[in-house]
Amino acid sequence: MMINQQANYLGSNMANVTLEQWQTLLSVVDNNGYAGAAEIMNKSQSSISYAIQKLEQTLNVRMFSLEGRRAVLTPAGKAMYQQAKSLLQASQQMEQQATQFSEGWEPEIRIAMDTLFPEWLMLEVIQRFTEKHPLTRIELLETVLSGTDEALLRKEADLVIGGRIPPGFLGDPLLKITFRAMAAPSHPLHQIDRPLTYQDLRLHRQLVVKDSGSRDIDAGWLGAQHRLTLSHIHTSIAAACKGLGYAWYPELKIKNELAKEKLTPLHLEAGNERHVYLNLIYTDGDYVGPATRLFGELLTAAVEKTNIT
Amino acid sequence: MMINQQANYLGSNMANVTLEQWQTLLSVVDNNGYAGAAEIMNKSQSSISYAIQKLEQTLNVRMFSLEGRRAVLTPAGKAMYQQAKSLLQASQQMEQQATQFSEGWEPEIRIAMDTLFPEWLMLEVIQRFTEKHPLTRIELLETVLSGTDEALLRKEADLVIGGRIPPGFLGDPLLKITFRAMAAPSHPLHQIDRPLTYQDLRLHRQLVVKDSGSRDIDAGWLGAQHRLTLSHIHTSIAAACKGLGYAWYPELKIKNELAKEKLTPLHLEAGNERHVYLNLIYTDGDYVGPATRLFGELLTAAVEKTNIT
DNA sequence: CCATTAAATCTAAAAATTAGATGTTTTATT
DNA sequence: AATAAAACATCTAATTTTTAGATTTAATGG
Repeated sequence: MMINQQANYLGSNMANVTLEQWQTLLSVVDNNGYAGAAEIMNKSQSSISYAIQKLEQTLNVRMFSLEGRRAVLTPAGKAMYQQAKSLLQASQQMEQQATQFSEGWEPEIRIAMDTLFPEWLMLEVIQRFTEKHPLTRIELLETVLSGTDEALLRKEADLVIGGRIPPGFLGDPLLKITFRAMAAPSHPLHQIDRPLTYQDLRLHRQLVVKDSGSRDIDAGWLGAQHRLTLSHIHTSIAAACKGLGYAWYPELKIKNELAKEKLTPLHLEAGNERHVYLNLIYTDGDYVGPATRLFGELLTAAVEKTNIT
Repeated sequence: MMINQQANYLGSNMANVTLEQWQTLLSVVDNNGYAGAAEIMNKSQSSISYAIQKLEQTLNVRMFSLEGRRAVLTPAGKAMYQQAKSLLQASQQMEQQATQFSEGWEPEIRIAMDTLFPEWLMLEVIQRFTEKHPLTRIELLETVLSGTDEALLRKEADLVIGGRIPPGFLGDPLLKITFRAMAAPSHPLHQIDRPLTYQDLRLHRQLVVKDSGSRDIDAGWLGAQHRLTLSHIHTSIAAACKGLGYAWYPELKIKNELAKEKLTPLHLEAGNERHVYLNLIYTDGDYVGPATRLFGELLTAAVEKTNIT
C-alpha cells in the first residue's frame, strides 16, 4: 500500500467557516440584530441564531455578546467583521467576473504592437481598460514588422497593431505615423542656417534601428555616410539626445524629447515628413470577444483624441 | 404594511459559490483530476463531480473541459483558479486569526509613547511585529508627559512608554534618554574654541519644545536669553538644522541629523549630558494579553540591541 | 479487442439547514 | 409592580443539500 505523496495543502488548512456564515455575521451587524438579518436574508430568526452559534463554535470565538437584549460585537467580532466584509467582497468580485466569462468575456487579451506605435499611448489605454476590468489579464507583445505578421498568422495575439495587413485579414486604419528627421539642438545640422538637402544629411551619422518598422523608411536613404545601428528605439533616442547623430523618428514616439527640446526636427528643403500607416487588426475576424473589442474601441478613441490635439 | 427601508446590500449581491466549491476546484487541479481530489478531500469521486457541476451551473461557466478522459482547465477556469486560490488563502488567514483570538490574542493593541522615545525605533518594532501578525491592528498614540499619565489612568493604551510611573502601576526601566546640547555646525557656539559654559549658552537662542518631555529638563535652564518655543520636536530639529538656535535633544531622536552632521553636539565645560529614564508600563498589570506582551518584548529587545551598538 | 483509467449519472442514505413554536432575559409602558 | 414587547436561545420536525456506492460512458494503452 502506498502512502499519498501528492501535493497536499489541506487538512487543518481547510476552510471551516462558510461564506454564508460570514455573510450572516455581516447581516446581523448591518441590520441591528438577528431579527433584521433574518428579514433581509429571507430566513427565520432561528436560522440566524444557528448560523452564528455554529460560527462561534467552529472558531471558538465569541462574535457577539448580549448587552441587555441586544447582540453587540465583541472586539474580536469587530476585527472579524472587517475582514469578513472584504472576504465577501472578493468572493462577489469573483462571481461577477464569472458572470462576464459566461457572457463570453475573455479571461485574457493578447495584444501585439508594432514598436512604431507610441507606447505611452498604449499604456494610457491599458490603464483605462484595467480601471473597468482589473481582473482581465493583458499581455502586450512588442513586435517588429516580421514579428507582427507572425503574431497574426500564428494567432499569438487577439489584437494586432501593425503596418502590413497580411492577406486574409481585415484591418482598420488606426494611425498615421509621421517620421521626421531629428537631431539634438546642439547637432551641427542645426547650425546650418538654410533648409537642408539630402546631401547635407549624408555628411552626418545616421542612427538606424535594427530590423524595426523604420526599415522600409531607410530603404530610400541608403546614402548616409556613417551609420550607427542600434537594437532598440530607446537606445537610439538616447544616442540622438547626446548628439551622436540624426535619425528619422516617429513624431509621437518622442513626444517627451520634443517637449523638453532634447530633440528638435531638422528642416529639409523637401520631404520633411515620411509616413507609415498602422492598422488595427482583429486576429479572429469572424468572432471578436467583447474584451478584445472594448480594448480596440478604447484604442481607437485614444488615437483619435490624440490626433485632434 | 411597511416596505423594508433598511440598509441592504444583498440580493443578487449574495455569494452563491461556497468556499468548499472553490476548494474543490483547487483540489481537482492540484491533484490531477477528480479521483485525486476525492482522495485528498476524503470524499467520494461522485461528490467531487457533483461539486464541480454545481459550481459550473451556478456560475454558468465551464471550468473544466474533458480532453480525452482527463479534465483540464478552460481559460476561464484558469482565471478562476488563480482567484480561488487567494480567496481561500484569505479565508484561511481569517480563521487563523480567529484561532489566535480564541487563544486570547488581542485584536488590537494600543501603545502610548512619550515623544521622547525615538520613533524610528518604534517604527522598526512595529514593522517587526506586523511581519508576524499582519492582522493585529496597532494604534500608536504619541503623548507628552501629562498625556502619558492620562493614557495610563484612563486605560487608553495597553502599553505605555513614559518617564513617570504613576502610583499603582508597575514599570520596567526601558531606556535612558541622553540629552545633549546641539547646534548646527555653522552655529556661532561651534566657533568658540574652548569648552562652553552655561554663560555662553545664555547668550544664544534656545529652542524649546512646548509641553514636551523636555520640560523637566528645561527646569534648570531658565537662563537662556532668547527662546523660541516650538510645538513639535520635528519643527525644532528643522529649526536647529537651519542654525536658528541651540537645543537639548535626546540623542537617539536625532540619529539621522547627527549622521549627516546637520547637527553636532556642543562641548560643555560640565554637564554635557542630562538624562531621563523611560519606562515600559503595562496598563493592565494582572493580565497582559499575549500580543501586548510580545510587543513589549520586541520593544525591549530592540532597545537593548540599540544600546549595545 | 480487452483491461484500465477517468469522469458522469443514478439512487438511497446521511448530514446539514431551516422554520415554527416555545422559553428566557431585558427593556419599556402604564 | 404588573404587564407587554423586544431580542435572542433552544427544541423538534420537516426540508434541503450533500454524500457514498453502484453503474454507465468514454478514452487510452497494450
